[in-house]
Amino acid sequence: MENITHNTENRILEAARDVFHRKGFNGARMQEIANLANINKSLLHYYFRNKELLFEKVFNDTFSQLASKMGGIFMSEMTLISKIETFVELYLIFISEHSYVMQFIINALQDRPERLRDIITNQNINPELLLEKIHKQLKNEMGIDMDPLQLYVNLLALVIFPVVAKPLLQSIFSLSDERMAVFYEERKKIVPVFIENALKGYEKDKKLG
Amino acid sequence: MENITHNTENRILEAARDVFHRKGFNGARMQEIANLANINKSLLHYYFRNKELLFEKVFNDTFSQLASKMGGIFMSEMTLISKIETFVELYLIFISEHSYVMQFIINALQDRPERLRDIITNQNINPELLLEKIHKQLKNEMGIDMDPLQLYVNLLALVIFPVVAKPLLQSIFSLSDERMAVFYEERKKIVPVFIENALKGYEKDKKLG
DNA sequence: AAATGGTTTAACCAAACGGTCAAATGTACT
DNA sequence: AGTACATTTGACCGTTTGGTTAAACCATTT
Repeated sequence: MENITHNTENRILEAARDVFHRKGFNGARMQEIANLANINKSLLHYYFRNKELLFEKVFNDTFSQLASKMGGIFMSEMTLISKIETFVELYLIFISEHSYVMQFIINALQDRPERLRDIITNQNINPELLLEKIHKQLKNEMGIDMDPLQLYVNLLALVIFPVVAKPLLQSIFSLSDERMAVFYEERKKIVPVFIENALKGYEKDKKLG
Repeated sequence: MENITHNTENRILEAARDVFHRKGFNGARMQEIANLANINKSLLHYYFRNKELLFEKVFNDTFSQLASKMGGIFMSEMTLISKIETFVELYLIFISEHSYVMQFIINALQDRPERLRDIITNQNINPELLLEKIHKQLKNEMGIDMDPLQLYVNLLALVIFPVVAKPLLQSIFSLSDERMAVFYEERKKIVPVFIENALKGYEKDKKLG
Protein backbone atom coordinates (compact mmCIF):
# COMPACT_ATOMS: atom_id res chain seq x y z
CA MET A 1 0.00 0.00 0.00
CA GLU A 2 1.38 3.38 -0.95
CA ASN A 3 0.72 6.79 0.48
CA ILE A 4 1.56 9.98 -1.38
CA THR A 5 4.33 8.91 -3.76
CA HIS A 6 5.50 6.10 -1.55
CA ASN A 7 5.67 6.67 2.14
CA THR A 8 8.93 4.89 2.97
CA GLU A 9 10.87 6.60 0.22
CA ASN A 10 9.72 9.97 1.50
CA ARG A 11 10.59 9.16 5.08
CA ILE A 12 14.08 8.26 3.92
CA LEU A 13 14.44 11.46 1.91
CA GLU A 14 13.31 13.62 4.81
CA ALA A 15 15.71 11.94 7.19
CA ALA A 16 18.53 12.08 4.66
CA ARG A 17 17.90 15.75 4.02
CA ASP A 18 18.04 16.50 7.72
CA VAL A 19 21.26 14.60 8.36
CA PHE A 20 23.07 15.64 5.19
CA HIS A 21 22.18 19.29 5.71
CA ARG A 22 23.52 19.30 9.23
CA LYS A 23 26.60 17.10 8.80
CA GLY A 24 27.47 17.11 5.11
CA PHE A 25 28.38 14.07 3.06
CA ASN A 26 31.42 13.01 5.08
CA GLY A 27 29.85 13.65 8.46
CA ALA A 28 26.60 11.85 7.69
CA ARG A 29 26.14 8.18 8.60
CA MET A 30 23.80 5.86 6.74
CA GLN A 31 22.85 4.28 10.06
CA GLU A 32 21.86 7.66 11.49
CA ILE A 33 19.63 8.35 8.51
CA ALA A 34 18.02 4.93 8.89
CA ASN A 35 17.44 5.49 12.60
CA LEU A 36 15.89 8.90 11.98
CA ALA A 37 13.57 7.41 9.35
CA ASN A 38 12.78 4.48 11.66
CA ILE A 39 13.67 1.87 9.10
CA ASN A 40 16.25 -0.80 8.51
CA LYS A 41 19.52 0.42 7.03
CA SER A 42 19.22 -1.95 4.08
CA LEU A 43 16.18 -0.05 2.88
CA LEU A 44 18.36 2.94 2.14
CA HIS A 45 20.25 0.86 -0.39
CA TYR A 46 17.09 -0.77 -1.66
CA TYR A 47 15.65 2.64 -2.59
CA PHE A 48 18.78 4.62 -3.47
CA ARG A 49 21.56 2.11 -4.20
CA ASN A 50 24.30 3.90 -2.26
CA LYS A 51 25.27 6.93 -0.18
CA GLU A 52 26.49 8.95 -3.14
CA LEU A 53 23.20 8.60 -5.04
CA LEU A 54 21.14 9.38 -1.96
CA PHE A 55 23.22 12.49 -1.36
CA GLU A 56 22.87 13.51 -4.98
CA LYS A 57 19.10 13.27 -4.75
CA VAL A 58 19.03 15.39 -1.61
CA PHE A 59 21.37 17.93 -3.15
CA ASN A 60 19.36 18.25 -6.35
CA ASP A 61 16.07 18.60 -4.48
CA THR A 62 17.50 21.18 -2.12
CA PHE A 63 19.11 23.23 -4.83
CA SER A 64 16.04 23.24 -7.05
CA GLN A 65 13.86 24.39 -4.20
CA LEU A 66 16.32 27.13 -3.37
CA ALA A 67 16.85 28.21 -6.96
CA SER A 68 13.17 28.62 -7.71
CA LYS A 69 12.83 30.80 -4.62
CA MET A 70 15.81 32.85 -5.74
CA GLY A 71 14.89 33.35 -9.36
CA GLY A 72 11.18 33.84 -8.85
CA ILE A 73 11.27 37.28 -7.31
CA PHE A 74 13.62 38.79 -9.84
CA MET A 75 11.76 37.45 -12.84
CA SER A 76 8.50 39.03 -11.67
CA GLU A 77 7.15 42.43 -12.72
CA MET A 78 8.11 44.90 -10.03
CA THR A 79 10.48 47.83 -9.78
CA LEU A 80 14.06 46.87 -8.98
CA ILE A 81 13.85 48.56 -5.60
CA SER A 82 10.72 46.60 -4.71
CA LYS A 83 12.37 43.38 -5.82
CA ILE A 84 15.33 44.05 -3.56
CA GLU A 85 13.10 44.82 -0.61
CA THR A 86 11.00 41.70 -1.14
CA PHE A 87 14.05 39.57 -1.67
CA VAL A 88 15.69 40.65 1.57
CA GLU A 89 12.48 40.23 3.53
CA LEU A 90 11.63 36.75 2.21
CA TYR A 91 15.14 35.43 2.02
CA LEU A 92 16.20 36.52 5.46
CA ILE A 93 13.23 34.69 6.92
CA PHE A 94 13.76 31.56 4.84
CA ILE A 95 17.47 31.36 5.50
CA SER A 96 17.13 31.92 9.21
CA GLU A 97 14.71 29.03 9.37
CA HIS A 98 16.96 26.82 7.22
CA SER A 99 20.35 28.10 8.31
CA TYR A 100 22.09 24.88 7.30
CA VAL A 101 20.83 24.84 3.72
CA MET A 102 23.05 27.52 2.27
CA GLN A 103 26.23 26.15 3.76
CA PHE A 104 25.25 22.66 2.71
CA ILE A 105 25.01 23.80 -0.91
CA ILE A 106 28.25 25.74 -0.79
CA ASN A 107 30.17 22.87 0.77
CA ALA A 108 28.77 20.30 -1.63
CA LEU A 109 29.88 22.46 -4.54
CA GLN A 110 33.28 23.08 -3.00
CA ASP A 111 33.82 19.34 -2.91
CA ARG A 112 32.57 18.76 -6.44
CA PRO A 113 31.70 21.82 -8.53
CA GLU A 114 30.41 19.72 -11.43
CA ARG A 115 27.39 18.72 -9.39
CA LEU A 116 25.45 21.68 -10.76
CA ARG A 117 26.32 21.31 -14.43
CA ASP A 118 23.53 18.86 -15.13
CA ILE A 119 20.65 20.25 -13.11
CA ILE A 120 20.90 23.92 -13.96
CA THR A 121 19.83 23.30 -17.54
CA ASN A 122 17.00 21.03 -16.40
CA GLN A 123 15.72 23.82 -14.18
CA ASN A 124 13.48 26.43 -15.77
CA ILE A 125 15.71 29.16 -14.38
CA ASN A 126 17.78 31.21 -16.76
CA PRO A 127 20.58 33.04 -14.94
CA GLU A 128 21.60 35.03 -18.02
CA LEU A 129 18.04 36.25 -18.46
CA LEU A 130 17.92 37.24 -14.81
CA LEU A 131 21.07 39.35 -15.11
CA GLU A 132 19.79 40.89 -18.31
CA LYS A 133 16.58 41.91 -16.59
CA ILE A 134 18.42 43.48 -13.68
CA HIS A 135 20.73 45.26 -16.10
CA LYS A 136 17.80 46.78 -17.98
CA GLN A 137 16.00 47.83 -14.84
CA LEU A 138 19.15 49.46 -13.49
CA LYS A 139 19.41 51.48 -16.66
CA ASN A 140 15.75 52.31 -17.20
CA GLU A 141 14.63 52.91 -13.65
CA MET A 142 17.78 54.47 -12.17
CA GLY A 143 19.96 55.47 -15.10
CA ILE A 144 22.80 53.29 -13.88
CA ASP A 145 25.10 51.31 -16.16
CA MET A 146 26.44 48.75 -13.72
CA ASP A 147 27.47 45.12 -14.00
CA PRO A 148 24.26 43.40 -12.81
CA LEU A 149 26.29 40.45 -11.55
CA GLN A 150 28.09 42.69 -9.09
CA LEU A 151 24.81 44.04 -7.77
CA TYR A 152 23.22 40.62 -7.49
CA VAL A 153 26.25 39.17 -5.69
CA ASN A 154 26.26 42.12 -3.30
CA LEU A 155 22.63 41.43 -2.53
CA LEU A 156 23.24 37.74 -1.97
CA ALA A 157 26.28 38.49 0.16
CA LEU A 158 24.46 40.91 2.46
CA VAL A 159 21.62 38.45 3.00
CA ILE A 160 23.36 35.09 3.08
CA PHE A 161 26.70 35.75 4.75
CA PRO A 162 25.42 36.89 8.14
CA VAL A 163 23.41 33.69 8.46
CA VAL A 164 26.13 31.34 7.26
CA ALA A 165 28.70 33.00 9.50
CA LYS A 166 26.37 33.11 12.48
CA PRO A 167 28.51 30.99 14.83
CA LEU A 168 31.58 32.98 13.84
CA LEU A 169 29.98 36.37 14.49
CA GLN A 170 28.27 35.20 17.64
CA SER A 171 31.54 33.93 19.14
CA ILE A 172 33.71 36.85 18.12
CA PHE A 173 31.35 39.55 19.35
CA SER A 174 29.88 37.57 22.25
CA LEU A 175 26.31 37.99 21.06
CA SER A 176 23.46 36.27 22.85
CA ASP A 177 20.78 34.47 20.87
CA GLU A 178 18.38 37.31 21.64
CA ARG A 179 20.84 39.97 20.46
CA MET A 180 21.38 37.89 17.31
CA ALA A 181 17.64 37.72 16.61
CA VAL A 182 17.41 41.50 16.95
CA PHE A 183 20.42 41.85 14.68
CA TYR A 184 18.74 39.84 11.92
CA GLU A 185 15.45 41.66 12.36
CA GLU A 186 17.25 44.99 12.00
CA ARG A 187 18.85 43.84 8.77
CA LYS A 188 15.46 43.51 7.09
CA LYS A 189 15.33 47.30 7.22
CA ILE A 190 19.01 48.14 6.98
CA VAL A 191 20.05 46.04 4.00
CA PRO A 192 17.53 47.38 1.45
CA VAL A 193 18.29 50.96 2.52
CA PHE A 194 22.00 50.22 2.33
CA ILE A 195 21.72 48.95 -1.22
CA GLU A 196 19.35 51.67 -2.38
CA ASN A 197 21.64 54.37 -1.03
CA ALA A 198 24.62 52.77 -2.68
CA LEU A 199 22.79 52.74 -6.00
CA LYS A 200 21.64 56.32 -5.68
CA GLY A 201 25.23 57.34 -5.02
CA TYR A 202 26.32 55.43 -8.07
CA GLU A 203 23.64 57.13 -10.09
CA LYS A 204 24.88 60.55 -8.97
CA ASP A 205 28.48 59.65 -9.83
CA LYS A 206 27.39 58.63 -13.29
CA LYS A 207 25.60 61.91 -13.90
CA LEU A 208 28.58 63.88 -12.68
CA GLY A 209 31.07 61.83 -14.66
CA MET B 1 69.12 17.83 15.26
CA GLU B 2 66.39 20.40 15.07
CA ASN B 3 65.68 23.07 12.50
CA ILE B 4 63.48 26.07 13.20
CA THR B 5 61.22 24.89 16.05
CA HIS B 6 61.43 21.24 15.10
CA ASN B 7 61.32 20.32 11.47
CA THR B 8 59.13 17.22 11.62
CA GLU B 9 56.49 18.89 13.75
CA ASN B 10 56.28 21.74 11.26
CA ARG B 11 56.05 19.42 8.28
CA ILE B 12 53.13 17.71 9.98
CA LEU B 13 51.40 20.99 10.74
CA GLU B 14 51.77 22.23 7.19
CA ALA B 15 50.40 19.02 5.76
CA ALA B 16 47.59 18.93 8.31
CA ARG B 17 46.66 22.52 7.57
CA ASP B 18 46.48 21.77 3.87
CA VAL B 19 44.33 18.67 4.21
CA PHE B 20 42.05 19.99 6.95
CA HIS B 21 41.48 23.24 5.11
CA ARG B 22 40.45 21.45 1.94
CA LYS B 23 38.48 18.54 3.38
CA GLY B 24 37.44 19.53 6.88
CA PHE B 25 37.65 17.32 9.95
CA ASN B 26 35.44 14.52 8.70
CA GLY B 27 36.83 14.46 5.19
CA ALA B 28 40.47 14.48 6.26
CA ARG B 29 42.41 11.22 6.67
CA MET B 30 45.35 10.84 9.01
CA GLN B 31 47.08 8.69 6.38
CA GLU B 32 46.74 11.43 3.78
CA ILE B 33 48.33 13.95 6.13
CA ALA B 34 51.17 11.55 6.84
CA ASN B 35 51.74 10.94 3.13
CA LEU B 36 51.77 14.65 2.37
CA ALA B 37 54.30 15.23 5.15
CA ASN B 38 56.34 12.23 4.00
CA ILE B 39 56.38 10.58 7.39
CA ASN B 40 55.04 7.51 9.10
CA LYS B 41 51.46 7.78 10.29
CA SER B 42 52.46 6.93 13.86
CA LEU B 43 54.41 10.17 14.07
CA LEU B 44 51.18 12.12 13.87
CA HIS B 45 50.12 10.52 17.11
CA TYR B 46 53.57 10.85 18.62
CA TYR B 47 53.47 14.62 18.17
CA PHE B 48 49.77 15.40 18.53
CA ARG B 49 48.17 12.43 20.33
CA ASN B 50 45.08 12.18 18.13
CA LYS B 51 43.15 13.62 15.20
CA GLU B 52 41.03 15.93 17.34
CA LEU B 53 44.04 17.60 18.98
CA LEU B 54 45.82 17.98 15.65
CA PHE B 55 42.74 19.60 14.18
CA GLU B 56 42.41 21.88 17.16
CA LYS B 57 45.99 23.07 16.73
CA VAL B 58 45.41 23.78 13.03
CA PHE B 59 42.17 25.58 13.77
CA ASN B 60 43.68 27.78 16.47
CA ASP B 61 46.69 28.70 14.34
CA THR B 62 44.51 29.48 11.34
CA PHE B 63 42.05 31.56 13.28
CA SER B 64 44.71 33.55 15.09
CA GLN B 65 46.46 34.37 11.86
CA LEU B 66 43.18 35.45 10.29
CA ALA B 67 42.01 37.44 13.30
CA SER B 68 45.19 39.49 13.57
CA LYS B 69 44.87 40.37 9.89
CA MET B 70 41.26 41.35 10.43
CA GLY B 71 41.65 43.42 13.57
CA GLY B 72 44.90 45.13 12.60
CA ILE B 73 43.56 47.44 9.96
CA PHE B 74 40.63 48.72 11.94
CA MET B 75 42.64 49.40 15.08
CA SER B 76 45.09 51.57 13.15
CA GLU B 77 44.92 55.34 12.81
CA MET B 78 43.26 56.10 9.50
CA THR B 79 39.97 57.59 8.39
CA LEU B 80 37.12 55.10 8.28
CA ILE B 81 36.91 55.39 4.51
CA SER B 82 40.61 54.63 4.16
CA LYS B 83 40.26 51.65 6.46
CA ILE B 84 37.46 50.26 4.37
CA GLU B 85 39.43 50.71 1.16
CA THR B 86 42.53 49.08 2.62
CA PHE B 87 40.53 46.28 4.12
CA VAL B 88 38.84 45.38 0.85
CA GLU B 89 42.10 45.56 -1.07
CA LEU B 90 44.14 43.42 1.32
CA TYR B 91 41.42 41.00 2.25
CA LEU B 92 40.28 40.29 -1.25
CA ILE B 93 43.84 39.35 -2.19
CA PHE B 94 44.40 37.24 0.90
CA ILE B 95 41.14 35.38 0.65
CA SER B 96 41.49 34.69 -3.04
CA GLU B 97 44.84 33.09 -2.34
CA HIS B 98 43.48 31.12 0.60
CA SER B 99 39.97 30.50 -0.59
CA TYR B 100 39.51 27.46 1.65
CA VAL B 101 40.42 29.19 4.88
CA MET B 102 37.24 31.11 5.47
CA GLN B 103 34.96 28.19 4.82
CA PHE B 104 37.16 25.98 6.97
CA ILE B 105 36.68 28.34 9.91
CA ILE B 106 32.96 28.68 9.36
CA ASN B 107 32.43 24.93 9.09
CA ALA B 108 34.54 24.17 12.13
CA LEU B 109 32.47 26.61 14.15
CA GLN B 110 29.22 25.27 12.77
CA ASP B 111 30.20 21.84 14.08
CA ARG B 112 31.35 23.12 17.45
CA PRO B 113 30.78 26.80 18.25
CA GLU B 114 32.60 26.55 21.59
CA ARG B 115 35.92 26.17 19.80
CA LEU B 116 36.42 29.93 19.85
CA ARG B 117 35.53 30.57 23.49
CA ASP B 118 39.02 29.85 24.77
CA ILE B 119 41.24 31.43 22.16
CA ILE B 120 39.48 34.74 21.66
CA THR B 121 40.45 35.92 25.13
CA ASN B 122 44.01 34.71 24.63
CA GLN B 123 44.26 36.77 21.47
CA ASN B 124 45.15 40.43 21.84
CA ILE B 125 42.13 41.35 19.75
CA ASN B 126 39.25 43.14 21.38
CA PRO B 127 36.10 42.97 19.27
CA GLU B 128 34.17 45.36 21.50
CA LEU B 129 36.91 47.95 21.21
CA LEU B 130 36.91 47.52 17.44
CA LEU B 131 33.18 48.19 17.22
CA GLU B 132 33.51 51.15 19.54
CA LYS B 133 36.19 52.64 17.33
CA ILE B 134 34.09 52.19 14.19
CA HIS B 135 31.11 53.69 15.98
CA LYS B 136 33.05 56.82 16.96
CA GLN B 137 34.52 57.27 13.52
CA LEU B 138 31.10 56.92 11.91
CA LYS B 139 29.84 59.68 14.16
CA ASN B 140 32.83 62.01 14.08
CA GLU B 141 33.88 61.68 10.47
CA MET B 142 30.51 61.24 8.80
CA GLY B 143 27.89 62.27 11.31
CA ILE B 144 26.23 58.88 11.19
CA ASP B 145 24.71 57.13 14.18
CA MET B 146 24.65 53.57 12.96
CA ASP B 147 25.13 50.19 14.61
CA PRO B 148 28.82 49.55 13.88
CA LEU B 149 28.22 45.81 13.92
CA GLN B 150 25.86 46.13 10.97
CA LEU B 151 28.43 48.07 9.00
CA TYR B 152 31.26 45.70 9.86
CA VAL B 153 29.19 42.64 8.94
CA ASN B 154 28.20 44.28 5.66
CA LEU B 155 31.86 44.82 4.90
CA LEU B 156 32.79 41.26 5.77
CA ALA B 157 29.86 39.95 3.74
CA LEU B 158 30.76 41.88 0.60
CA VAL B 159 34.36 40.72 0.76
CA ILE B 160 34.08 37.16 2.03
CA PHE B 161 30.90 35.81 0.49
CA PRO B 162 31.87 36.06 -3.18
CA VAL B 163 34.99 34.02 -2.46
CA VAL B 164 33.32 31.41 -0.30
CA ALA B 165 30.48 31.00 -2.78
CA LYS B 166 32.83 30.94 -5.78
CA PRO B 167 31.87 27.47 -7.05
CA LEU B 168 28.19 28.31 -6.60
CA LEU B 169 28.40 31.58 -8.54
CA GLN B 170 30.66 30.12 -11.19
CA SER B 171 28.29 27.22 -11.87
CA ILE B 172 25.07 29.22 -11.83
CA PHE B 173 26.27 31.98 -14.11
CA SER B 174 28.62 29.84 -16.22
CA LEU B 175 31.64 32.01 -15.51
CA SER B 176 35.06 31.00 -16.78
CA ASP B 177 38.08 31.25 -14.50
CA GLU B 178 39.22 34.31 -16.42
CA ARG B 179 35.85 36.02 -16.07
CA MET B 180 35.93 35.18 -12.37
CA ALA B 181 39.35 36.75 -11.93
CA VAL B 182 38.12 39.93 -13.63
CA PHE B 183 35.05 39.85 -11.41
CA TYR B 184 37.15 39.82 -8.24
CA GLU B 185 39.51 42.47 -9.57
CA GLU B 186 36.51 44.72 -10.30
CA ARG B 187 35.26 44.27 -6.76
CA LYS B 188 38.36 45.93 -5.32
CA LYS B 189 37.03 49.14 -6.83
CA ILE B 190 33.30 48.50 -6.63
CA VAL B 191 32.93 47.39 -3.02
CA PRO B 192 34.52 50.42 -1.33
CA VAL B 193 32.51 52.78 -3.55
CA PHE B 194 29.37 50.77 -2.83
CA ILE B 195 29.87 51.09 0.91
CA GLU B 196 30.89 54.73 0.83
CA ASN B 197 27.83 55.64 -1.24
CA ALA B 198 25.60 53.71 1.11
CA LEU B 199 27.04 55.59 4.07
CA LYS B 200 26.70 58.95 2.35
CA GLY B 201 23.07 58.20 1.68
CA TYR B 202 22.58 57.22 5.29
CA GLU B 203 24.22 60.45 6.35
CA LYS B 204 21.83 62.45 4.18
CA ASP B 205 18.81 60.58 5.56
CA LYS B 206 19.95 61.37 9.08
CA LYS B 207 20.22 65.06 8.34
CA LEU B 208 16.82 65.10 6.74
CA GLY B 209 15.23 63.05 9.51
C1' DA C 1 -4.66 -21.53 -0.80
C1' DA C 2 -0.99 -21.27 -3.74
C1' DA C 3 1.85 -18.48 -6.43
C1' DT C 4 3.82 -14.05 -7.53
C1' DG C 5 6.40 -9.94 -6.84
C1' DG C 6 7.39 -6.02 -4.29
C1' DT C 7 9.02 -4.73 0.48
C1' DT C 8 11.49 -5.25 4.91
C1' DT C 9 14.63 -7.40 8.07
C1' DA C 10 18.74 -9.48 10.44
C1' DA C 11 23.06 -11.30 9.82
C1' DC C 12 27.07 -10.72 7.67
C1' DC C 13 31.32 -8.85 4.95
C1' DA C 14 35.40 -6.40 3.39
C1' DA C 15 37.63 -2.23 3.50
C1' DA C 16 38.98 1.85 5.74
C1' DC C 17 39.86 4.14 9.70
C1' DG C 18 42.07 6.06 14.05
C1' DG C 19 45.01 4.49 17.16
C1' DT C 20 48.65 1.34 19.77
C1' DC C 21 52.98 -1.04 20.53
C1' DA C 22 57.31 -2.97 20.50
C1' DA C 23 61.23 -2.84 18.04
C1' DA C 24 64.61 -0.16 15.42
C1' DT C 25 67.16 3.91 14.52
C1' DG C 26 69.43 8.02 15.53
C1' DT C 27 71.72 11.35 18.75
C1' DA C 28 74.07 13.28 22.62
C1' DC C 29 76.71 12.64 26.59
C1' DT C 30 80.18 10.08 29.67
C1' DA D 1 82.43 2.10 23.20
C1' DG D 2 78.43 2.27 26.00
C1' DT D 3 74.44 4.24 28.08
C1' DA D 4 70.29 6.97 28.03
C1' DC D 5 66.91 9.24 25.71
C1' DA D 6 64.26 11.01 21.98
C1' DT D 7 62.65 9.91 17.31
C1' DT D 8 60.91 6.94 13.62
C1' DT D 9 59.09 2.80 11.69
C1' DG D 10 56.18 -1.28 10.38
C1' DA D 11 53.15 -4.48 11.97
C1' DC D 12 49.08 -4.89 14.26
C1' DC D 13 44.25 -4.12 16.56
C1' DG D 14 39.40 -2.99 17.45
C1' DT D 15 35.78 -0.39 15.59
C1' DT D 16 33.17 1.82 12.36
C1' DT D 17 31.38 2.19 7.90
C1' DG D 18 29.09 1.48 3.46
C1' DG D 19 27.35 -2.19 1.32
C1' DT D 20 25.52 -7.26 0.29
C1' DT D 21 22.67 -11.29 0.75
C1' DA D 22 19.37 -14.57 1.74
C1' DA D 23 15.50 -15.20 4.06
C1' DA D 24 11.09 -13.41 5.95
C1' DC D 25 7.01 -10.69 5.36
C1' DC D 26 3.00 -8.99 3.07
C1' DA D 27 -0.44 -7.79 -0.31
C1' DT D 28 -2.49 -8.94 -4.68
C1' DT D 29 -3.85 -12.16 -8.24
C1' DT D 30 -5.38 -16.60 -9.87
